Amino acid sequence: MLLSDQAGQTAATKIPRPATLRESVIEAIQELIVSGQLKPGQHLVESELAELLGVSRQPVREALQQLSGEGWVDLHPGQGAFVHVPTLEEADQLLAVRTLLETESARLAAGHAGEDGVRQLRSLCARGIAAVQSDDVDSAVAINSELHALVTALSGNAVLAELASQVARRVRWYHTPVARQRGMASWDEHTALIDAIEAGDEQRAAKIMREHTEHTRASYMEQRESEPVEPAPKPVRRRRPRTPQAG
Amino acid sequence: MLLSDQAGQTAATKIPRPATLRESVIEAIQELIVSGQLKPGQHLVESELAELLGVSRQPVREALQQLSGEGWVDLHPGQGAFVHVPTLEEADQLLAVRTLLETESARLAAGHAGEDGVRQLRSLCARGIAAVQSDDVDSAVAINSELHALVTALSGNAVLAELASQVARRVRWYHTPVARQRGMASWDEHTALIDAIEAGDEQRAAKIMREHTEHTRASYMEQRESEPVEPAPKPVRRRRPRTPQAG
DNA sequence: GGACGGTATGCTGTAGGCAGTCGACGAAAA
DNA sequence: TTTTCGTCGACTGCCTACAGCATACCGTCC
Repeated sequence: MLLSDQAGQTAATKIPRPATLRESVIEAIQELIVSGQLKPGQHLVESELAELLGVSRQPVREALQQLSGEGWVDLHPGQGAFVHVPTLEEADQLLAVRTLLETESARLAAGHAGEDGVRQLRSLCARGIAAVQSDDVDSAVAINSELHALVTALSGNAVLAELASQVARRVRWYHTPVARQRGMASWDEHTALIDAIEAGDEQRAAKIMREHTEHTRASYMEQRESEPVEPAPKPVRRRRPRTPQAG
Repeated sequence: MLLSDQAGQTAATKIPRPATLRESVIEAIQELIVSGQLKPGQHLVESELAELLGVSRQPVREALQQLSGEGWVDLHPGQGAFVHVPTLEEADQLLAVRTLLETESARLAAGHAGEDGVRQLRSLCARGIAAVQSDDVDSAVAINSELHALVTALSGNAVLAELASQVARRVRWYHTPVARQRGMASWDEHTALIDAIEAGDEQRAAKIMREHTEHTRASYMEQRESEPVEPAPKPVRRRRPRTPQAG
């Protein structure tokens, strides 16, 4: 028996190699942004982040550039990186794009997904419902993302899945704070969606997904409209008060 | 009159600052890939590119990472960067995604575009037709891209436009070699599309755009099916023959 | 009192350098 | 002859250092 054959059967074919610093830094900064420790519009000084994370500036720079490509930070040449300021308009547009991509994914998934795929969907859905029932919002949001990602994967269009994944990551940033609101209704829709996919009914799957994501969008917009967004001072390079610590 | 007011009226509000080396390198490498000087699967050695472009490794590294995010190169941790190998299947999927994004853009554009937008569209279309008639394929392809980009911009959804632009750039890589085939028919469809947008007929605009991009896709697939794709040796790190130049 | 120019400071952009790691090649063993 | 292990070379990933620049501060002039 060849090793490759054996490896193909195990779940973890790749040993968890110590990721590059760059990847670790990317995740760390994402976490800092999502958790609110880095506020929208804030100037991200490379050297400070480097010191904070215990690495040099190089991996930080590379991480910031990748995060810029994914819409997390804005890069102003010669000035540096600033945490992206999410506007209501942009969130609306982003959620509209998500609706578009995921609706198409659902349609394709209904045509492509096999028994195995449906089984995985059901499993995820069950876990999601359990999470909601035990009021575990973080898990519910995570499983929600997994479920949507799986639908796009089952579409059979890798490019579409990749794009949808990119959009979903950004959506999640906006979505997490308001996720508590939707709760159980969302998972009823998931169940109906899986039914449609299993039945191979492309029209119905697409319709359900469209309405589902539109519900999320409406829910988000509703919640955001109520809270007044502070005008957010123009993203200006912060200047450290001159040597405040050295007496 | 304030300076800012005056600047807002001019076309070029920003003086052409010397772009960062990273951006220049990105464009240079893209050009090298599109033009075929860098072949699919080829190992891109940072130091070689740096020397070739006359810069240090750092901007090259950053450029490669951004290009990786856009699908031009594949980054294998610890091994380096390789020019992405476009497969027939991936091209099909990419073109399908483009159809999706641009169809929606056309629909929205029909609802949003004003007189000014339509005027710009007509202008571009005229230039495109002129290019085709004078057999200037390069210009025709470029103007084609501009036209599609303008339609997405007129959709009023910046996120959608940005995504469509990303996809279009990749499509252009696949598309350029086979663009000669479609010629004039493509521009008749453009004209019909603009008519629909001007009339504000969302359904018709969407329908025309869908058929238009599907035509392009069919044309591409047809042409590619005929040419046998060489198996492309697995992307392995090239080993430089030991000191070949030092005589 | 307000505008303007000089100066200082800290940040970004880029270059150079070092250690770790991966792949290829070659010798030795089965 | 085929397989396995050791060695070598080259490249990547990361750190450090330096130059240029943009901004903020502050004194001076109108």
